[in-house]
Amino acid sequence: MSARQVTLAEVAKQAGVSLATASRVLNGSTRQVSEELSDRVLRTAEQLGYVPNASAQALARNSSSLVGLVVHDITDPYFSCIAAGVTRVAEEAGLSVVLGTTGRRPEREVELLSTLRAHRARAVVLAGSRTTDRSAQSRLAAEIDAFTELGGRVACVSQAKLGTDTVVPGNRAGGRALARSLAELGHKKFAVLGGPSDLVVARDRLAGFKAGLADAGIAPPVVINGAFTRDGGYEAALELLASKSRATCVFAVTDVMAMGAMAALRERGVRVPEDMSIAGFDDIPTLRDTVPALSTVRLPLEEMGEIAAGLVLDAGGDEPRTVRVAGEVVLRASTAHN
Amino acid sequence: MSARQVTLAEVAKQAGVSLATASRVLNGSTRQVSEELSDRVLRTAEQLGYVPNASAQALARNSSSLVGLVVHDITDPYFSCIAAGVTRVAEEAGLSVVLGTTGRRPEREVELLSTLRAHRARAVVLAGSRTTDRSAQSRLAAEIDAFTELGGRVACVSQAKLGTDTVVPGNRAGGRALARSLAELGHKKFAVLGGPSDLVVARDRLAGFKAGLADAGIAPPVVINGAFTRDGGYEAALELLASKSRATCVFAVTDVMAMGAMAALRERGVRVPEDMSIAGFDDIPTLRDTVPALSTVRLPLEEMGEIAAGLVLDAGGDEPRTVRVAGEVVLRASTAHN
DNA sequence: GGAGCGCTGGAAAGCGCTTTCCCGCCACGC
DNA sequence: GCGTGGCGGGAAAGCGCTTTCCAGCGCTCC
Repeated sequence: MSARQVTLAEVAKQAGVSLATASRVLNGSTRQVSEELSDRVLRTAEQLGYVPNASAQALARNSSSLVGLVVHDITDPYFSCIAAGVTRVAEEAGLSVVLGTTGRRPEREVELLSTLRAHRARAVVLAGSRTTDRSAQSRLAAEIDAFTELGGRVACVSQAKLGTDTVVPGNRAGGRALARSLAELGHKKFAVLGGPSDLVVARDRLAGFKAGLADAGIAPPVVINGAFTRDGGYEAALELLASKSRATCVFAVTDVMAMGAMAALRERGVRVPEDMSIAGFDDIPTLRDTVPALSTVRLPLEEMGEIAAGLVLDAGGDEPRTVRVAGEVVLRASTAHN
Repeated sequence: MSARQVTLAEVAKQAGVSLATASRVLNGSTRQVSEELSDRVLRTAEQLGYVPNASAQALARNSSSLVGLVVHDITDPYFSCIAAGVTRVAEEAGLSVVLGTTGRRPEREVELLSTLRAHRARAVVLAGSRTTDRSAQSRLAAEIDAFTELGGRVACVSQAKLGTDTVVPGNRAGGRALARSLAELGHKKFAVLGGPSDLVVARDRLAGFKAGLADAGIAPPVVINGAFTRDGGYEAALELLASKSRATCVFAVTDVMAMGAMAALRERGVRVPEDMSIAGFDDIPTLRDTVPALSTVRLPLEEMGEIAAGLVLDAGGDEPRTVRVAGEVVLRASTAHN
């Protein structure tokens, strides 16, 4: 069992060349090696089934081939889509993605970053949404600094004032545009299932939505906060119904929450969209086949992951770059005229 | 920029102890260190912001803290659920998960395994379903051997005759039980959207389903093959409709395919379940709120991921272990009496 | 009282690779 | 003919850590 690994030294010896030459052949250094030796090395490597030891390489080169990806919950389609984009780009660049999940605990994010630093990951994409908790923010910022000090790059998806490269979805603008579109359908009274009040993404979408309503001269919506999950949407919707609100249209700040909300409405005999219109945000691909089809703001999630990975992988200048990604309002069957 | 990292040597020097002592303090070796020195080391490490270099540790210890996870498509909820289970267990064990996606290309699986071998990952979970392609299988088997030779462990989720630890979902049994349940609803003519004909998972579910129908004395179903995706289900359903089959009940071998199929039926004005009953397989959590609610065979996907990670992480004997996981038929609104 | 033992601390030899530095060789220009 | 420079090859010095081995110390036990 556990046969000793084949080392470069063995390959070199077997091929009758020095360690240096073997190394040069097997990893395209700047130095030339004569075709004869090169061939011999390649052949013996092949024959012995040589695979370089990534740890040793990382150590010697002082840079690894790892890219970090930190998400809250890989089960959430929002994150899995972003993850798909990130992994595609990373794998094309010959890098390996190490996936960390925080379960929405900010301190976990810091831990993961520290682990990634230990691995000397060359870059990290932080896909989780930020909170407004100052102390968590500052600890995270400190970790990010430590990470970049070591020469690693960091990019965030979603709003983040952390001095890193960032992919910023148009949360505010999207919320606003959505509100206007819904107002055009004739709705006058709105409710928002707003997620946790300390989550930047949720706040932005809500703020945008409010602004959009204001644009249309409509009174501010009832806002019900809750968890940023399917169950959060479900609970919030129940609460809304219990509150006897007169709203005819509900905006859930994510599609996933909207799904939960629709389930709650259905259980209570509230028809969508006849009795209540409902809209979400994200346009999760997996959820596009639901009935009634969900009105939402489409975000190119996979592309966002690709962009983030792109930012973080090509060195770029020192200036933190920001790429804005627009959301597009998509009205479907879950919202009706009023 | 890129301030040199803090090394163990610096910590040791600063604390006025030897490298050996510092190392022993900072990673719980078997050796005792006096409280005084230990404290001093801990304090200076803290103060300097020391983070061990994982590559160096891996090299010196000849074992890394990486666990591989190979899936076809992280966007597919089937895989993201399994991934959640694997990452949870791995992170609890203090290990990092490196995620690889194959895009359903068998050769990519081999590449990823080789990369993982380069990283000396201590274990790998292969979550993608196997094909019946002999040559791909044998190349994969060779890679797996090479990997285990180095002392790494491998576990597969789903059927696999590769001599590794395996988590085997009850695909056959589940398909069979589902067929019986549907037969009890009074259906006499069935169709199956069977996925790719060379995918073991798909074949098993289909075979089980056929057996179940046979148990109930019902004629074999029409089988339409297609891609193992939402679109595959959509296309297959269209094909089914075009074929003028008399089937009153369709079994799609995955929930995701069933979603696609339902979309196709809806577009063609076929009502579910009034005109056509439909059932899936997996019971994807994200899809549970769809209307009509999908009848399916529930698999504890996250738990399967946890089990696989568990198998692969606790050393175990040499005997490849197999854990069987039963599917449970869940009849919901998408299937009606006939 | 000395041999033997257990215990703590340090020196140093690796782990497998990259890369610098040096050496010998050849082609070239004066 | 000799200095120069370029080029292909090898020796060896690390990269940051772990771990073996040894030294020294304070005990206990004949």
